Amino acid sequence: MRYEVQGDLFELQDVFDNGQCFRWNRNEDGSYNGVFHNISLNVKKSEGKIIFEGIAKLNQKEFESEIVKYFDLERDYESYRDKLSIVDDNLKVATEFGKGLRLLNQDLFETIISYITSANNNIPRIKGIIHKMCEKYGKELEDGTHAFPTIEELSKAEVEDLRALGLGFRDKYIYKTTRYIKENPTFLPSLYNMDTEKCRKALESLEGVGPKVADCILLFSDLKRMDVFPIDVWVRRVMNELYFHTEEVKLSKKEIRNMAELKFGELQGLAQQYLFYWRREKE
DNA sequence: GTCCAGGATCGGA
DNA sequence: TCCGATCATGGA
Repeated sequence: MRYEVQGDLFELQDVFDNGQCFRWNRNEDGSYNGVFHNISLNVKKSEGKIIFEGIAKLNQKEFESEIVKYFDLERDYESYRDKLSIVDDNLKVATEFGKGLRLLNQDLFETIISYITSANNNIPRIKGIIHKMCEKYGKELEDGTHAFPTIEELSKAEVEDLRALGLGFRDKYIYKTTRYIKENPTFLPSLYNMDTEKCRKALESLEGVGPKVADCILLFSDLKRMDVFPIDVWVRRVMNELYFHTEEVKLSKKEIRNMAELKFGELQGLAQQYLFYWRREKE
């Protein structure tokens, strides 16, 4: 299956390597391969087009609408960049750097498990663990890749099985959270109808989900809330450098959040991602 | 050997 | 409400 869109809708590297996703890998020819929703996809740029080629048990129309949704193609990121770039010179630089960035609408369960895995961990290792998790528990697709495990599939894993993937102390969190979601089938669907505050609290009731992970789930899944501000070491670092000019250990999350609200308002989640990506690539 | 990574949880002040 | 200790793992 194949689908083409205009080439200026996004840049591959800015989308896949900004830290929001863990299942996309760059090939030698500069294209990327990844899997979402039982779709195994290759994405490349050629002659001013973005070309999606993949394997999926869908008709053409469904295939296209899955891509439009996942890559958030209906949102106008150019207008977002315009709004943020006039905030100050910092955002002008960061949005220019990450010009081709988009926030994916990733599967909610996958995003929850992935970001529980991310706690006190680094991105290459997170990717490795999730890869192994998919290989072991996810359904194999026609081309030999694996889908992310469903709730049912992952709930078959025992704690020690999860530990064997390299999850460390996060094994219990994933075990308990998966079982809770399995035993409460209305939990995930109900999140879509909540305002952001309620939704965050509901997510934080899950084992292994604290404030930072909850914000990432809200921002990077198909819940897609922009009015959140995930704070990790990099965001703390960049916010300190740009807006506080003080010892970063002294800054409370409250202070950073208040500053983000003040500066970026309802687009603070997106602003956070431009800043994170810019600061991290600069290192 | 130490330090670090898209932190959360727990117990105690 | 807010601290500090603790929690696995692997790469630098």
